Amino acid sequence: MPHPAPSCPSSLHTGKREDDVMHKSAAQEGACRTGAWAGSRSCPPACRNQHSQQTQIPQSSGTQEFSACLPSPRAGGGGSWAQRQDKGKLSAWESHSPSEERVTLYVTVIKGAVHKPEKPNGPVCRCYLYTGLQVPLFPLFTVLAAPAFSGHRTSSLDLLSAVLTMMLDSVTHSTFLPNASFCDPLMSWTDLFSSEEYYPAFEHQTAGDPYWTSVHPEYWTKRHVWEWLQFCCEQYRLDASGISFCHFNVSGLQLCSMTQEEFREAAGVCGEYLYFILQNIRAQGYSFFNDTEETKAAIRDCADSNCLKTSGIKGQDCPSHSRASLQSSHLWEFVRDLLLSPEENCGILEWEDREQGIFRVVKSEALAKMWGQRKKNDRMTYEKLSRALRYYYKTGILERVDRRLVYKFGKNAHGWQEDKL
DNA sequence: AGAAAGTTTCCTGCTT
DNA sequence: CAAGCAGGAAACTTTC
Repeated sequence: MPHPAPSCPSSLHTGKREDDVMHKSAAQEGACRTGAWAGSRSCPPACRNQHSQQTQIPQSSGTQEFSACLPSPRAGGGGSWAQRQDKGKLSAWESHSPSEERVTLYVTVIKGAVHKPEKPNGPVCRCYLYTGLQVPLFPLFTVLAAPAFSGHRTSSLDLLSAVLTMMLDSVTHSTFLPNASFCDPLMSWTDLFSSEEYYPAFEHQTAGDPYWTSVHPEYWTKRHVWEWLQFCCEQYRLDASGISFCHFNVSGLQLCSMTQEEFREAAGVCGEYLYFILQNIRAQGYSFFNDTEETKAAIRDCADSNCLKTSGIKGQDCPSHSRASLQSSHLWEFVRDLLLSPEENCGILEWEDREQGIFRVVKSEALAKMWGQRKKNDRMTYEKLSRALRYYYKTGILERVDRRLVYKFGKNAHGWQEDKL
């Protein structure tokens, strides 16, 4: 890809750019505040109640093996873990079985659900996972914490860790066969965490079972609908927290008969896009996806025409809304989100004065390493990172604190105040 | 294609 | 002396 000739960022030093930054930040802030985080509930009350009654999470799930960060190296059987941050909101974990037959699980944590428990006694962990190449798509499941389980957990991420522990133990103990083209690995999980009524077992995919893109939407199975939904969420970075997946537990024929209003009911603002995408597939076939840029533009137009300024798609212009998943694209947001996420922080940063927004870098090298991982830059150092932080003084994102390793959020930083989260 | 924004890299000088 | 801070300069990457 051709690259523009390097230009001297002279505006950095002129003051003009600072104004621009401030104005843009303010505009973005407004958009973010009303955005994707509002209302993470995605299952209807009846659905949640059912899970509330049925979900039984054993206490002996070994959650202590996880520290604040889920994929910390794990001692004992089951192999080692490595965390990856994939595109968008995807978080991925890899598990290496003792026999070195690699099993890869991709776990998508639906934003919002993990961000904040909706009720003190009932943090909702909604996630769906799909496994690499070896096993078919795993149906989305919903876990509502059992009261006894929620009592001693500090966050729903911990709950998720516990759930994943059991799931992945299931995998590493050969609940399914590595290298099999299909299998039936998930009954134990579904038995534990989901109900047949809401998450019926999919027909197992066989070698002859076509992928959803090779079938007209009207002939999609439920599996195809899920695959399509998953594809849309990832491809267009839809904020899945607003999608009621229960409503999409339908066949292709049923899906195609859903009205735009029903899509909106089922998926909020994302429903508009999903409806738009589906109608385009029905009209144009899968060539609709051929030109990604055109498709994106079309979807943007759809967004504009529907005045959906705070939707999930728009969210990609607003990285700060993805606080819980620490996907912030800007350094200061990354730092802020780290401060606000004890699960991820690992003592790297700590507040000196929470109300004033003063914080201290405790482990400078670890912070640089973490930032480097985020930016896929293994040469990142604290020296370079701190230079970037110092640029924020100009824009009012940070203010100087005349102490080593201590910074303070400035008037143009948002989202760090406790009462404004 | 080109501009803007946001770093990243390198540097010198200074402070703790 | 090492680590960190401050900030100039230029290069680089991504996004629009």
